[in-house]
Amino acid sequence: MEAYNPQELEPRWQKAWEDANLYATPDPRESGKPKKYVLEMFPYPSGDIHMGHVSNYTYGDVVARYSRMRGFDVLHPMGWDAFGLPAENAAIKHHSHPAKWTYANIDTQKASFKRMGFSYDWDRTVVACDPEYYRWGQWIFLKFWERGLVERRNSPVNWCPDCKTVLANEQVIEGRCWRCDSPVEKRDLTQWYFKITDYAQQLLDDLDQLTGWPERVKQQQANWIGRSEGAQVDFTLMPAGIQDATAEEVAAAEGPVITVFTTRADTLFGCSFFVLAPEYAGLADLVAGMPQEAEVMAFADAAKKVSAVERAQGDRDKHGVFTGRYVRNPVNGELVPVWVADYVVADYGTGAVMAVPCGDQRDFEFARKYDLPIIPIILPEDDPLYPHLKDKADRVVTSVDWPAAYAAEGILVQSGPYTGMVGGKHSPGEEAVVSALEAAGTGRRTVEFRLRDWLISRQRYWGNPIPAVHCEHCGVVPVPEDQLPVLLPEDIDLAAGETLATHAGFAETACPVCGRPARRETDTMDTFTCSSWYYMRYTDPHNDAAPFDPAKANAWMPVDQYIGGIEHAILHLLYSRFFTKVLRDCGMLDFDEPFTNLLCQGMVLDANGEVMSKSKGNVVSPEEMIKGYGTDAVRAAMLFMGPPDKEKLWNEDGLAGMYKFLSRVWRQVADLVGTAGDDTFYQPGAAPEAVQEALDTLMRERHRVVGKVQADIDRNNFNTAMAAIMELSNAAGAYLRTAGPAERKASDFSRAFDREVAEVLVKLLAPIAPFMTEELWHKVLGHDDSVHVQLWPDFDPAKAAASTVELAVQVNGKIKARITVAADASEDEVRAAGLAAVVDDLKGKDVKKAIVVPGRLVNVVAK
RNA sequence: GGGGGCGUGGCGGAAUUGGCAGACGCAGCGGACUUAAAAUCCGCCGCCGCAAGGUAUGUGGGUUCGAACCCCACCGCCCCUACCA
Repeated sequence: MEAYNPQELEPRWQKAWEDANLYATPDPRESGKPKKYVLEMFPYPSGDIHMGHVSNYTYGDVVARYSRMRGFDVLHPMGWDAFGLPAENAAIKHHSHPAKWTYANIDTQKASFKRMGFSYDWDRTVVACDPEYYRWGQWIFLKFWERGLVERRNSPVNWCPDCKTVLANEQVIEGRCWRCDSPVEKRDLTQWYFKITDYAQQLLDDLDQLTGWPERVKQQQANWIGRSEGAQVDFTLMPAGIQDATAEEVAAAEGPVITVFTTRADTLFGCSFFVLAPEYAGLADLVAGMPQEAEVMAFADAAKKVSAVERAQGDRDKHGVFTGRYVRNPVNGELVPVWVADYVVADYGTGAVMAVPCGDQRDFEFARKYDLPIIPIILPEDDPLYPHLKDKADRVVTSVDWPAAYAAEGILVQSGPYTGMVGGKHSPGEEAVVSALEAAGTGRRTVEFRLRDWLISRQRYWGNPIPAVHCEHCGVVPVPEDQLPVLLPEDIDLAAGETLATHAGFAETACPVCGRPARRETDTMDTFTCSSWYYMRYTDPHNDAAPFDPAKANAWMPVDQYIGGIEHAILHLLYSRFFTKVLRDCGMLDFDEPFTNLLCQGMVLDANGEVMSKSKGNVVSPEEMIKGYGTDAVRAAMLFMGPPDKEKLWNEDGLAGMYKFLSRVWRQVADLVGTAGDDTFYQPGAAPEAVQEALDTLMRERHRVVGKVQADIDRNNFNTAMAAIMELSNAAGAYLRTAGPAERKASDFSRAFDREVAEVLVKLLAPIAPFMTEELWHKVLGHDDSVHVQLWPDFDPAKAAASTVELAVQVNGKIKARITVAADASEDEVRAAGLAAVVDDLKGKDVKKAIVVPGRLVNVVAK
């Protein structure tokens, strides 16, 4: 047997598998086998692959290969998320076309994936910038439009000055662009939206279905959707100068309604001021002609210019200015001064809030700063003020000097008819106030979501064109289905600053409704629209009549195991869930959620726990690692490094150790099989005692380890699966050592069993180290077909059990002795043996009881 | 501020979810083979102790026959989110 030489055998098998089309996808509707759709998030073709790709795709490949061996029909495809800004930037830099850069990188990555031995069905590749794919993205856009889920509207949006495009809310991280980290600006622009908020409740509710998702991802999505139950309360804007009016005049005054959203309607009696966001739409009208007009408008303009980054990082100091106007509080008719302040966000609720400084910390800080009253209307019972205000329905204390607001549950005081009730979020007090408001017509129960509609238009070339036409006569109209795809023009000089909007020819078109000259929409769609449905296209990638055949999609979907980075906890995963629900409502899918089980892999860091980056010069190249140790060792080392969802500190020592382990298995398999001549079966008792014992141990390990590896891979515990395989190898080593070649050859005890162990070892490693095991399977074990089409080895739990077990004997929880008992000994026998083993420790003590934990220990309780 | 998670040898990590803490590996130490080295193989390897033994899962309490695991408080670290009314 030759030495293990991955550099020689790996490329050879890579080619053989490709020639044999070994990983072609079967059709589960024909085979009758259960299906398993194993999917890893498709990569962005930014260059060659890095260690993060190695880890992510190795996990997926192990699951896919293992699932095939377990008898599943497996769909395991790969493609590229190929639209996006980096390609455009590269094109500008190199005076080239984004497609050139993109496809060159795809070729590079594809070659690397093949070298990694990933078992993809390359016939099902989806490339997002291919018109054969993106035309169906446009088609889906039209379906959304038909269903009223597409909207074009003007509002303040996030603008990245560096990427020169708008961004979705989800793409702004701490006030910065998710891609280039530039501070994001607010601009008023007319943009295209997908109305994901129509699905907010479903997206929240259906999280409960996702039992195979990490809790933290579900929690993040729930927080992002941000459901909040509360009430709208109508305040009436009073005519200017109302502050000089009598109480009767105030009560009779009329004016427009300004509605606020609140979760604490119970605190309405403590409302001492009222705040509008600087962006509040009616602000200019509200202060028009007032002495404060100039000051207010100047303040609002300045506040709007404060960047999101400053807001996120700044000192949180709140600023505001009085408008000179008042609103009337619907519960008590009081006049409440209206302020404008920068701590109220424009696009949540109504952009106006009632301020209750005694119950809300933000309002409290603002009141302190501008010397506004802090009316105590809710107190804990142990508050020193409570005895004084208890049962006082009318206001006797107008302001307090607290250190902070009291936001928790408490007893309402100075609150008219609600005095004495329990107040707080979802409290009886809140219920009562909202009911009264509803009866009076000045308020209503409502639910607010934090989730905003998905802004999908981008002012960039390298994306999927929005299929719409602007016609002077017909308005904005969709491009008819039979005119799809709207193709990206290839002749564009991005380096010269050309865009779709300035491109000669692209925008010129005829209105599909009236036929008159019209202008084509020149925005493209967010790349996240491409990644929101690619996994469905894989089920039917060559369909030229529809994005996919629903029958095929429903046969393969949902994805059984999805694997990717945690950075998509909100973005991609939320959008994909949204797309799935809409396509379901279009009648194209018969399930609610696209991804049944989700594995979020942890980052691969360098040996010091630092993120790998070019600037730090600590990037580990997969190619170098493969050159040194072979693909199989790289894959196995990655799996063995730790739990897949945790961070992994890559160090080459571990890789070298794995190479040694694979080499040892290589030799062991040859050693074992070198003695296997005929089909003589293992005969208990036929071997000399020591050999027999080693053989018995090995046989138990063979069964135990198969069960363990299976259970571990089923739970994605690849690291412990790897450890278990090492244990089997260690047992095989001990056996081979005990029974030397001559001894084993001469005896009739176990040649068939030697071979069985060799095959089990090879099969257990096959999903992890596909190349080496294939070589062994053919060259050493003498098979003609591939190890990767074999069934997973069986195991018998009964054969994994030893005839005797060692138990610990504790006295009062401390281990004092060990006993060996028959595995099938009764509880009484075990108890007796345990007590006998610790008689010395029990001298002078009174035995209360002895607890027997079968297979584990005996604990004697004694005083 | 809100939410989630984590804390175990020199290191990566195990512990079937309340039952012998440290599996498996890396590093280290000792040995065999070798003229020598590499490779390979064997043994040791939490801490204190010559040993018997004691003591150990961030700290302090609690529940339990029994706690790395459950509860309370504290300390430390990581991630997400953020003036969301």
